[in-house]
Amino acid sequence: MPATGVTIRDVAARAGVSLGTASRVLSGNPATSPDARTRVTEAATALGYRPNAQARSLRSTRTHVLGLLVSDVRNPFFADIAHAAEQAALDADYVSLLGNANENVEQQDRYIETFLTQRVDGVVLAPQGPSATLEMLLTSRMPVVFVDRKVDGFDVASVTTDSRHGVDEAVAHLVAAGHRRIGYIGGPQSISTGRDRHDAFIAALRRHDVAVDQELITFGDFRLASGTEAAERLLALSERPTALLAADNLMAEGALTTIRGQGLRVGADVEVIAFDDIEWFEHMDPPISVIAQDAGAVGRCAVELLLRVIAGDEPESVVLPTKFIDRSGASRG
Amino acid sequence: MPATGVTIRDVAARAGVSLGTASRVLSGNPATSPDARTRVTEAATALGYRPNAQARSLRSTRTHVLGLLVSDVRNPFFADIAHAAEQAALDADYVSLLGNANENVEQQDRYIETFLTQRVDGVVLAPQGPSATLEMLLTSRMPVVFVDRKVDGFDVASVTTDSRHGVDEAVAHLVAAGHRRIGYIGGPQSISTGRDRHDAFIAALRRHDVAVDQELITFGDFRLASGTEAAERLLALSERPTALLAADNLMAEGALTTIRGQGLRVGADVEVIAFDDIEWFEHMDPPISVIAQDAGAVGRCAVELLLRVIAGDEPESVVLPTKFIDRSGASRG
DNA sequence: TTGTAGGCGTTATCAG
DNA sequence: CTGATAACGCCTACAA
Repeated sequence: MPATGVTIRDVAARAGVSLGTASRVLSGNPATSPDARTRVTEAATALGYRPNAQARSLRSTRTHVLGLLVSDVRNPFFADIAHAAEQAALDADYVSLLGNANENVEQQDRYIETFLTQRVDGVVLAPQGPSATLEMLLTSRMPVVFVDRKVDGFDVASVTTDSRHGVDEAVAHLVAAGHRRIGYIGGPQSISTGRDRHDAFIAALRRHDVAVDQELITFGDFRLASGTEAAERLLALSERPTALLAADNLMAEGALTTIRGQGLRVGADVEVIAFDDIEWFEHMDPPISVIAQDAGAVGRCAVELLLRVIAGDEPESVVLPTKFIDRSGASRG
Repeated sequence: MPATGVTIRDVAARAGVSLGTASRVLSGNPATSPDARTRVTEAATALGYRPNAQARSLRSTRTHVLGLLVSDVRNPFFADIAHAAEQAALDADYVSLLGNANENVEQQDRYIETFLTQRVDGVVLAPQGPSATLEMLLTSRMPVVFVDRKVDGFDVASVTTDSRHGVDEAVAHLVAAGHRRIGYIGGPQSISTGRDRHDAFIAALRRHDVAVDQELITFGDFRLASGTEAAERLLALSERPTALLAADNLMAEGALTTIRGQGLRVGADVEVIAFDDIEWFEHMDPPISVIAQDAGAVGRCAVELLLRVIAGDEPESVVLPTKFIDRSGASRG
């Protein structure tokens, strides 16, 4: 029983009914006789009939496909989002086209084009930055929800997290532990997440009466290598910072490597706090304290919003909280 | 310039040519006059025309979509595969529908059904196990390539890795370092990867004249919790193993947590070797030695094979090598 | 309740 | 080289 090539006509023929009747039965139209129902369904399973989604959506103008465009699924944070979004989509009978933009506007644009020609029903997008293509997408009536980041000047429903609470707690914790020189490894200021976290950090320093020292503020690109480099610069300062705060998990990972490479002990010599509660941080030695955001919730929520946009709603953007998770006490079992 | 609703007829009308000519120009058919070419392309961009992939593939019976079904993108190993596969697909002008089976045959089957009705051009699949649906997929003429795992009795092109070399090197390393009691945390024996790695481990022990002690052999389900449990059992043995070998990265992570939770030092008290070269292992303290397989190569290769199957080829299955990466010297900087 | 027919947007065939 | 025209597989008025 091959699943390809057999059309609804074949089913109708085998069931001895017309094409219309077969279609009605298969699409659950109540205007069908019990007799027709049994004969058609029987014929369908016998032939291994499988509706052609292309043909169906050509008529209905709905594909039941969502586009999911993230930076890179190899980043555990986005992997969590992608997994949650995919599962939420599946629950609502949607499948997800996955795109990795690789922190690259051109690949983002390529996928936007593709999603458009594929006629996906909506797009969940972690924008890499503004572009003519992105602008075109947003003016195209295509339902879109931003995740993780926003882009200035684009009025789109989004799911983001509020860095302030988590960052403030983290800084409070460090200050309470006696830290005064806290190195910051930030993300690109062209990305909203990068800006927000930086602003939250500065605000927290002020709130806790710590002088803002520009030489302690560095910026990377949210990728690993930039974290190792930033940490190298920070640790080379004449007066070394006693703690490091990294604006995402990858740069934190890079910083950890630098610290260890220089023979320093994480926790004892240099405290480290990372954004993103990646599973691995908890299982490292010592465990790494984090500013946690619930990536799964972010992904699920994004799909929820998107489904509402698709339904014609205009949902409010959602801002999920962050919280500081202190693991400094749990060090070296 | 909305990107939706405008069809090729509109383009033709605006360009003052027939529908056929517009189609030919837009699909690069050489049988077109320069004049027609310029007018049509101009009209197309002016109107923001975007071909409808549904309609196109309804005619051409090719969707330029691949199905990519893995266990869970949150597992870094599969994230690497998914990323590489997606990029390779993109290079060949395909997009990828992502499915997470969650180590669950029913979700696997659900996605198989979906891929079929979506008429994807081919499927890259990390099979969760045999099922009637999987069998149906394989008899359906749908091009399929297995990644990472195989299923007995199914003759499908696959990309897997050969555990033997890496495992043998790892065991050799341990034996040379004086280890005789090596605990093994294996995967499910229902999955080919689980079986192969177990067999490779036993063979390696024999080859290196180490007695096979069944109490040192445990099995998990390739997920984290099962790794912590297995490690607990192993470390509770009256004569504790001095080294642990885990058959995937998640179970290794669990084992590491157990070891540390018991106040033992990784490396010094219990040596740990993990399958899968996850980035984090390299940056842990101490770095974890691994039996590495190139997940990116696996993903790329799978798509390559799949494209050849789609093209009508019958490519040979590919077995990529594994290799042991010793990081024990690099401990505690 | 059922059958027939038109059309969704494309591509491909066939005359001109 | 171009213009009609017929599918592709499905859904859905419209008639019967």
